[in-house]
Amino acid sequence: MSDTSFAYAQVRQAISHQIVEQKLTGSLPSERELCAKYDVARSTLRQALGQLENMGLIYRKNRSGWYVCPRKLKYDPMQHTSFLQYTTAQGFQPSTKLVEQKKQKPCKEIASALTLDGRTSLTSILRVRSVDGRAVVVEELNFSNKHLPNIDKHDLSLSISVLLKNTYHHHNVLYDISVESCCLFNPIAQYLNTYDGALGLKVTRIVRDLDGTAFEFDREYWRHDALMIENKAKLHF
Amino acid sequence: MSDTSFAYAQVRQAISHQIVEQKLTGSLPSERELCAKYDVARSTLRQALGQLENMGLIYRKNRSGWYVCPRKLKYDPMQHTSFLQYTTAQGFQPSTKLVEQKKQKPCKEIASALTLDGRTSLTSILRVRSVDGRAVVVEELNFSNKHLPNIDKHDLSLSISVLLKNTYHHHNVLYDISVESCCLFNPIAQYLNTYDGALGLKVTRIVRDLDGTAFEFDREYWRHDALMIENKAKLHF
DNA sequence: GCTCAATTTTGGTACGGACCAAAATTATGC
DNA sequence: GCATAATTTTGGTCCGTACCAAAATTGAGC
Repeated sequence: MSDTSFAYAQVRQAISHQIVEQKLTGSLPSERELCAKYDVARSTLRQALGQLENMGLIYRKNRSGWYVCPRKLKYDPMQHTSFLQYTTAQGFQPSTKLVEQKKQKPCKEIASALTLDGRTSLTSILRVRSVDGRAVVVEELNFSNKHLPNIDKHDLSLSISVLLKNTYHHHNVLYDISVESCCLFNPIAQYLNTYDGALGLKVTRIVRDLDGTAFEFDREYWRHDALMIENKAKLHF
Repeated sequence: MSDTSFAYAQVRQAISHQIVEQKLTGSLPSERELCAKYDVARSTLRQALGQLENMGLIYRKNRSGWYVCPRKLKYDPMQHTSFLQYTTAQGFQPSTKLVEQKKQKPCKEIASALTLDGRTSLTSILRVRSVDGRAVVVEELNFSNKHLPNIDKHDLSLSISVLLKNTYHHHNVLYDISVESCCLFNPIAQYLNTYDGALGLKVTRIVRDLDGTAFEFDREYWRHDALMIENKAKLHF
């Protein structure tokens, strides 16, 4: 399947085997132990561990150790099922923590996407969502005050889709989603208990009403190893 | 925005600045030159370059050097526009190379997804697609011979959607797509002119007819830095 | 000018050592 | 028992060196 000519590839292979065969669960032995076991230098071992991390097989807790990744969460950004709903349906214990709420001016990207000038204000919230006690995504939600009057007066720690539906009567909306590979930097990396420069997946969402007027701009920063994006659609050639 | 306390973060910051300001285009100076410029060891420099690579800002050609990434291709796996079409629409020069075509038995995953037993045969093709001369994705397409009789008798280097439409009259199909972060190993890494263990994005597609019967199973291995997934949908709460 | 061999440059792999900060553990004092 | 302090373990950062294979460049010969 893959190269085994190099030391790091052999170590990677050996550990990945143990993980997929479930002979290795929970935490890995310390790096120095693994160095001794596979008879490689620490830098070589860390090269192997880094690739296993990229594969989504293991992750690290800062200065504590390496751990086998739990199974990935399946997530459909196009579906409007709530986080609570789709996580519990997959047998996870979800939790959400509202980190920050503020009213601010839009950045360039948001102003352009929501066709706002620089003076219009946004209501922004930042929240961290976890499954089984492991932080997996940082969400930054931005609502246009112009299109959603007094949105900042509501309790945004509750369900936002309910708020949009009941208060603003947005029953039908258009979604523009984009997904790309990214790096997670501080402070976002810290919220996810990972390191500055860790690998992530960035999901961007623009929400519009049926006229095409955009009123919400979201950025989601996911742990790359926590997420599998799924999507079903009917196609017409 | 991000940590600058460490040497590798400072180097990363400095180079990323130069790139986004377009003061650095084409190829980067050699690693040893950069070491001298930023006064760091080569391992530290390579840590910074690795993160810039994860950010999708730079990539490497084997033993040749580091290069600034071209802009990303926008791709909607749910849309059935052809590769030719959406690449040229974005100003890229696409090309496709059929690497291999064979008739084989399905692996476990495919047999399960297409609800085939181990004896049913698949017609599989492997192709590499490039934009502007840069290989960006390896596609492995698997067609069920049972559901698409004599598919192996056709020229599969031509447009497959046209074939499905005209010969097999599949005008409406269902798509199950999944996207996740992955590692690219040989031989796929080699087709993409990258290294064993490089970062990638894996797109899996199951195609069904309107009865829900699956007849095609595809795996796409993308360079992580070449791709931005985009998707539009109409939602109903 | 062109071809092909020799040379240099380049990144890729691998080693070893060193120091640090934070986490985890152990020992201490009450 | 329990909170607290001291100690050990752990990964995180950083350095320097060495050697190799492949790519890129240079040089020799025609």
